[in-house]
Amino acid sequence: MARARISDVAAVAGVSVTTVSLVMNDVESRISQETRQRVREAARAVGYAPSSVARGLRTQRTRTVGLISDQIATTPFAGRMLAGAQDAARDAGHLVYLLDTGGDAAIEREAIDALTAQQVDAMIYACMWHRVVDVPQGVLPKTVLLDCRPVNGGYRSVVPDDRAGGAAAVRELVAAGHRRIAYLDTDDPGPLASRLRHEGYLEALAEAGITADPALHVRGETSAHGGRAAAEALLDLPDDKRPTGIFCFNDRMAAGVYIAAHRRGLDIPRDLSVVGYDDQQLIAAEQDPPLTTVALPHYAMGRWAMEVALGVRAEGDEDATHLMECPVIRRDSVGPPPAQVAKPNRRRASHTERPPEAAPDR
Amino acid sequence: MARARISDVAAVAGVSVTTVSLVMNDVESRISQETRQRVREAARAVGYAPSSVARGLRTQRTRTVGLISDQIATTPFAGRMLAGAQDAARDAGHLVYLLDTGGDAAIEREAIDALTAQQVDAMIYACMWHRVVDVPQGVLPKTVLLDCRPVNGGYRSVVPDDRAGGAAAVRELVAAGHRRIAYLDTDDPGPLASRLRHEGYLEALAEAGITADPALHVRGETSAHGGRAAAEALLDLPDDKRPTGIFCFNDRMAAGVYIAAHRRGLDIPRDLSVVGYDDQQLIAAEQDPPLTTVALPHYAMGRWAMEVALGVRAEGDEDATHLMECPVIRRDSVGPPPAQVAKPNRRRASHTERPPEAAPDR
DNA sequence: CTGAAAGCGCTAACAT
DNA sequence: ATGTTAGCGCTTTCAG
Repeated sequence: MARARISDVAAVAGVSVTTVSLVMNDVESRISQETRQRVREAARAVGYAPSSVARGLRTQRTRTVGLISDQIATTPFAGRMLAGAQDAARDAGHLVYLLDTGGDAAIEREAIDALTAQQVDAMIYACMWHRVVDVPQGVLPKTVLLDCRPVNGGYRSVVPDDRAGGAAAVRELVAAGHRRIAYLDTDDPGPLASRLRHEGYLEALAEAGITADPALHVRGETSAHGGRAAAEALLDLPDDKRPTGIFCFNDRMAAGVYIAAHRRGLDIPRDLSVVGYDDQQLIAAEQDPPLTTVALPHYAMGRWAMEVALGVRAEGDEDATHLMECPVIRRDSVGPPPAQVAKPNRRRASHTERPPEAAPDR
Repeated sequence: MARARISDVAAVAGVSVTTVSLVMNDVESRISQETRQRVREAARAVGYAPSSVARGLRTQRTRTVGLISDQIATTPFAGRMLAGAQDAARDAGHLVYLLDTGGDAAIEREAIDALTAQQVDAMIYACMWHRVVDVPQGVLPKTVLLDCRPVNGGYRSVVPDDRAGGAAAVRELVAAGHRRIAYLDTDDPGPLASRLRHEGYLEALAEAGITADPALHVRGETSAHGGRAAAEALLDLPDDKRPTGIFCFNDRMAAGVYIAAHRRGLDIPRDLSVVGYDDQQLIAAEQDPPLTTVALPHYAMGRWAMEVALGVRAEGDEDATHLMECPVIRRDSVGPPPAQVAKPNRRRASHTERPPEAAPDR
């Protein structure tokens, strides 16, 4: 059975197609209650659903949005962002095309062309990490950027407020009484997040009247392994220099700090406090003890981007970056600093070699 | 400037719209090389791109696919699956609509209606965990299921071969010489994976001539915490009963086994071998030592589903479930069993209480 | 080898 | 309060 058309409904209801169109689109004007009813029933009877394609051709508005992203595959954050965008689109009666380019410029071009051909009403250009991008030619002029900012302005964008997030993280430590606080940073200069969180770190230190010790700003590979290595170095510092609290660039690196601490018999948070960033469920919540961290507002950013792209949310400035707050998630990895710094084993830590005999249970 | 139409190109090239259409669509027939050239140039000159909407209305084929999923947000697997589907769609010149329902039936209905109105050429119904679903009314008859199977047949579907995967995992342990192998299962009976992996476990044991010990099939909450608790119980078994290898339902639980083992001073893989499942990058690869696990072929499944949905891959049977192989990823958590079972500390393990003083570095 | 014209299903200006 | 009708931009017969 072929799809019912508007004329079928009109015939069954004994009215014109105009009338059907009017009632299907809930146009306020005219049309008596009784007619409306009749049309509704006829539509149901023949199983009518308006064709978005025909409507799109006629109105030149398709009620679709294109979401172009560099990587959905490799990051656990993608989902929350998509979900936020998704939900906002649904609320506004729009459908979203998802286009993943893998960062490939040629594919990006193709994607933009396809979306243009499809006459999407809006576009969102999303990155999976907060960074600066050169927005490709051909995107709709009102495109909004998600989790990235345009290198030369010209677009509205939404990104996490990494500076404030970094400051908030460090304030957790300060509030618990810590004075020697390290920033275990990534060694990858790409993401803006690294620099911004560092600024936040310095800001929170300054407002607490603590002089930042450059020796406490260390870098490592962005992984548990890298975090562990950097933490070892920090824990090898002389007692009076050693940090009592460590703010980590992300949760993965914080997991490395846990490993380093536990291998030395240091208890978290009794002997060492740690704060992460990202609130990666699989990591932060599953640590022992659960990790206090700063959450990236991916869902909210996705929603925001979609709402302004669709004009649901009026955002005055055509060329402004919206900073989204990163809430701190308090769990159990922060406590007061030890009265006297716990004495770690002075032996050079070895990351690979393993002592010949098993240690007794703690 | 308004969008260029086919008639604009025709005017510039001095030909009819028919001719333009023919060359734009690479229709083999007629049209001299010279005319083609002229049309191409005209198209470029006016910046012409065919309207997919108009074409869709005319041809009744939109070159779009709807991908309905229960949850993209909460699982780190979603990305790979979407990427696979995505790539296959692009290869076939299709665009994909992503619709996340959050498992809500009303939203699911809406989604299906919207896709129907949009006249998508195909639909994929995806789950984020291998399970049995009751496919909702209204989906296209040739819809393909991704990572789930239909409760009453009637649809093609693709799921991971969890049985073979479970067997492969256990064979890793058997091949290393283990005889007392535990299966640390989830306590959630929902996913088919639990049952299937258990069957695989039993199968691998049987083929190695090992009698399965029911005491070695334990369950726990599906998390690192649950894995740790279950592992404690296993490690508390008397020496001659204790497993030397543990196959875990997933990587998260395996991470819990690591914690339990390390807290007792047990070295992996020297004192205990462990195999996970899922190959979650953030977990498996970052363990110390890196975890040997079984990968879920999400990308391949996504691709497969899209290819059969689009008819690119001819899959004879209209009503068959395709089993996708789960490759084992060898890392460093499996070794030969200890010559003599390492003696763990006999004291009852406590999961929350913490001894008053830090233990010395191992 | 090329063109004219019908029509996909809908909305909206204009009649009545 | 309701109906007629002209397109939206394209593909595709059917005629030359």
